[in-house]
Amino acid sequence: MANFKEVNKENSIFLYEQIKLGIRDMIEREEIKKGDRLPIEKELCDQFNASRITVRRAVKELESEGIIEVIHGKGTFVKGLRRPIHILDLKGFTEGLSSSENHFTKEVIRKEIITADEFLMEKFNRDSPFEVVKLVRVIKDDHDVFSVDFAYLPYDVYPNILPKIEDNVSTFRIIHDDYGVKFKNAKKDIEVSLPTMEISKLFDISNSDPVIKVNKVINDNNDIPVHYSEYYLLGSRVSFYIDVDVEDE
Amino acid sequence: MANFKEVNKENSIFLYEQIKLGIRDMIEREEIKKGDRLPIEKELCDQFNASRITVRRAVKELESEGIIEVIHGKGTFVKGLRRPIHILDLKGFTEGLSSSENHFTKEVIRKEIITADEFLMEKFNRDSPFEVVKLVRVIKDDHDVFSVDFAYLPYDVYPNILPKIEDNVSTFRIIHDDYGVKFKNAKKDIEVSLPTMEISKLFDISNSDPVIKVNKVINDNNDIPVHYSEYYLLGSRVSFYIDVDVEDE
DNA sequence: AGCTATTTGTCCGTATGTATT
DNA sequence: GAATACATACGGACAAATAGC
Repeated sequence: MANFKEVNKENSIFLYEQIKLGIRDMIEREEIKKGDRLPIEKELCDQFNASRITVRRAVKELESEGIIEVIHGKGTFVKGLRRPIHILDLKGFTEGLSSSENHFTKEVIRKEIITADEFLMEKFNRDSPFEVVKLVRVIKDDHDVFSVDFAYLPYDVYPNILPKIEDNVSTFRIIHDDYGVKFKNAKKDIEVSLPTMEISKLFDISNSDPVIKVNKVINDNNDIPVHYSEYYLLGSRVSFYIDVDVEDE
Repeated sequence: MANFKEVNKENSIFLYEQIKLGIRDMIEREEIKKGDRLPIEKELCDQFNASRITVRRAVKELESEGIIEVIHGKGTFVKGLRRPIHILDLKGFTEGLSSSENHFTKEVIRKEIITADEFLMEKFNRDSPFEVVKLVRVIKDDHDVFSVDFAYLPYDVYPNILPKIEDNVSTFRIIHDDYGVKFKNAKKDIEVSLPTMEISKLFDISNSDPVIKVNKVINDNNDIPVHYSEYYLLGSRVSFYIDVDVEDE
């Protein structure tokens, strides 16, 4: 039987917070794994020595965090913990994720050459139209869509790149190895919103599941933009972290 | 009358995307201001020379971005653009926001001394209980709650700090000026989720409005944690940005 | 309480272009 | 090439919510 952290009634923390910690702890230690069903509410009540109301509150809050999913009539299932992403690991996409526990697959769902519109002209800091390779890719984590990526590469910087782009290859490696382009700096914008229809379909989520949209422009050694991308992450599946040195005189 | 960007039918971009840009542009240039009502759907159709379905799609997507709000029977209203926050401006709360256009009010809604539980003991890197000042504050932006902040300050580091904490004062200034504590570095964790009941009440939002939760530990010059806070931001009201230097050998 | 006008919400059918089979 | 499906886009009709009288 599942071995939950013991709950202490004398503790000042609310009981439902303690239950949340207990369940989260189980998932962190992989005593319950992704896809597994949690014990039914009755069992949770017994294990935590709490009422059904209290257990349900804990479960509901964990669901709103996105780490478990309650399916009416079926049970409560573990969706998995958030993947920590370092904000400064601005390389890719999969690159920012630790490669050891990497059961990701990268899938190219569209690649085409388009003419830059005003929006892209501004992003690439150019004032006349030019050709751009547009890529749409999804990254899956065990069959679940983890990220959707719209990337734009100026064709004059990367001639004949199209055939090189395949499933499960890193565009950054191609850019670096085949074209000798070196990245100097990047500017990122991160915002949170509800998904558009297009995005909710690609992720196969409901339109009330928050998504994180990251816009990124990468400049080369001459401060010329050589990569623009917009990628989406499932809000419930990631967390960002960063260490900051404070200049406090 | 509102002067929208012209829409070009020959353009390759979808009509609804062009309408989105047109409306967003109006808001960015402050031709329609926060709280104002947008032209009714019929007028938008005329101005963009599009059908109601197309206009409605544009409006709906802008609503899911959070910059406008559609109210049945009343109209569509501008909620305002996102406030850009620099990820490294990890000081406060209001500190990170440009002070020029700052109609923020900071309100202390709870201040008390509690005994640290296991969770706080871990955050402050101590192994025995100690007293902590717990603060709950809200920041309002023109009467709308913009941020909710739970801050924890070890009482032994800041003796008798409680009376100093008032509405619209910066705790960072107190810490720095009155206690001489200098910040060396901070660790931030950012995640996105749907609000718990408590948070949705404080923000006065529905439980399907995404919120951003930031956990921050600040260390002093001796690498001792001297400030821990959890604060929430409305996902639809902020964007984060950062410039990164890439070490690309 | 009506009543009416305004405005958004939902649904219908249709046409067109683009993929996919 | 034909058949199918899908997304964009148009026009119309009615329902539902809001506000003012």
